[in-house]
Parts: sequence; C-alpha cells; structure tokens
Amino acid sequence: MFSKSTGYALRATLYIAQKGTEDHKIGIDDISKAIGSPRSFTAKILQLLTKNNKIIHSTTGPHGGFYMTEKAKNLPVRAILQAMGEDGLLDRCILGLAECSEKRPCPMHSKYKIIKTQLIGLFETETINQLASDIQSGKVFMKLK
Amino acid sequence: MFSKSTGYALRATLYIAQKGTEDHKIGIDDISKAIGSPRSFTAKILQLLTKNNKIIHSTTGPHGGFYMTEKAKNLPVRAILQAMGEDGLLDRCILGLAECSEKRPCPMHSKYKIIKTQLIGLFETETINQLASDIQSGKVFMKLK
DNA sequence: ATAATAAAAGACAATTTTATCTTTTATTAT
DNA sequence: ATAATAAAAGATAAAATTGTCTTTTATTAT
Repeated sequence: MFSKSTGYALRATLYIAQKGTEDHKIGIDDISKAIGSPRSFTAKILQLLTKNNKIIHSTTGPHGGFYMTEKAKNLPVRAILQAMGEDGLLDRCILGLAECSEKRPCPMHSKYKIIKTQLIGLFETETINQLASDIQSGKVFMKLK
Repeated sequence: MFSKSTGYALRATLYIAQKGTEDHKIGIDDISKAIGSPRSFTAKILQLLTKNNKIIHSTTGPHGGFYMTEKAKNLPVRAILQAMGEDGLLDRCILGLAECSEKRPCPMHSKYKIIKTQLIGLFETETINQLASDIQSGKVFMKLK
C-alpha cells in the first residue's frame, strides 16, 4: 500500500511515541534496530518528520535523540502519511486515472469509494497515542520476534 | 495503491475487453493512445498478460493484435493483479511488517482487516466483463477527455 | 575550554521501476 | 515467394526509490 519509507515512518513514530519522552529521548540506533530498518535511511525520514510537520522532535548532543510532545501523540496516524506526502494515496483512483471523480467516475469508482471512505476514516480516527498504548498493553505487536 | 505498471495493465485489459474480439483484434498503438500510456512499455506489460496467465491473447502480422476470449473476460479483475504479481499487495500489512498475522497482529491489523476483506472481495467479485460493459453503457469512463 | 555525544546534512551508490528504441519473428495478403 | 504488418524480444537509458558512508553542527558534561 504505502512505500517502504512511509512504513518506516509509521513504525518509527509509533516506537518513539511508546518509548520517547522529553526527558528520555531515544536514539536512531535504538529506533532502527527496534523496527528493523536501515539506520541512516531512517534518520533521513525522521528528519522529514521533525522539519515538515513537527510530528517528532529531536535534539543533538549527549542524551539527545527523538521524542514526541503529548500534543503530537494525539495526532491522527494520517498526519504521518501527510508528512510523508503519501496522504493523497488514500484518495487516488484505483485504476490510476488522473481524471476520476464523481462527475467522471472510473468503472471501479463507486464501489471503491465505500472502501476508500473507511480507509481514510481509519487513518483519521486512530491516533498515534492510541496505537502506541495498544502496543504497550501487549495485545498487539510491532517488533520483530 | 498499485504500481503504474499495474494501472496500465488494468486499463489496457479493460480496453481490450471492450474493443477486441477474435476477428477484430486491437493494436498496441490504439491501446496505448486510448489509455494514455507509453507504447513500448505497455507492450511489455501485455506480453506478461499473454504469457503468464493467458488473460489476453495476441497474434502477429496483418490484422494481428490483442483480444480476449469470452472465458477470460469473465475472470475477476483480481486475475489481472495476480498476473502482475501485485495481488499480495491487497493482503499486506499496512504498517509494512513482515510478521503481521492473526496471532501476532500489528496495531492496525484488526481494524484494517475489515477494510482489506472488502477490498479483496471487490476485486474478486467484479469481472473484467462487468467493468467493460459498464464503460460501454456510458455511465462510467476510462478514457482521457 | 575541551572532549564526547548524537542528530543534521551532504555525497554517493545500489536497486527497482518506468520508459524508449531497435531488431527479430510470426502472420497475412498479394 | 515476397512485401507488409504487428507483436515479441532485446538492449539500453532515465528516473525514482532505497540504502550507505562521511563530515558537520549542536549540545552536554567534564
């Protein structure tokens, strides 16, 4: 569905939301090991998330690393997609047509719309916080065995 | 959602299903112009669809071109995804986790599953024929204005 | 002030996807 | 048989995505 980059962004953000606080920041080594992603590449992605939409914060130097504010943790998961520039993917024509709309629908449009609406709703409703605490509760998982 | 290649495959197949019969085959120039895709690249994709899963047929020489058998037209749209090797995409973890399953679900798993099931159902239920005749009826569109 | 730490930034490389162009092969009509 | 037609096949290239490595900058603790 999404690119590898966005997958890393989603997982890294959820990990930071779980483990990182302003006085216990979390390093890129820890993050990339935990989510099984290439270290430097993940660093670049986190730079995007810190710069563009301020979803995560970071500081350099000793005891530096990444963390999230409580406010940011309450953002919908969709905010991560937006920061990664893949939010539009959710609303795109499934046949890949540029001109697909209510007025000029493709043959899949009306039936896919019902699904698409739920998909957007899901990413809009679920917050980063919610998913992170679901992981904490131990009922769902995000780490490699 | 899908790659550009798969988008071309879907659109080309629907176009062939509409316009192509065994005694009126349809050429790659016509197809690529109609669906707005790069000619030679589309040709490669159609070669896949003819070879791998026999979704479309082709002949060389004068009055040659692409067409579909009635049997093939009754295949679900999903068959095109399978031929393109992107069928698995429908069932993949939305966070990009390799190990995401009922036993070990990611935090999005249970809610996404409901949507995923509908998505697979849609591609499984809709036939190539159905979509092609919907286009013919003039209520839905696939060509560039 | 200085050394140590950790992210930011930059340069570069590998891989995958997408696209173009040319040559070959198969088929048809003359 | 020959010429014309159209897909198949092959070679190559451009672009985008993913990945690695090095240097720089900011911060902290000594």
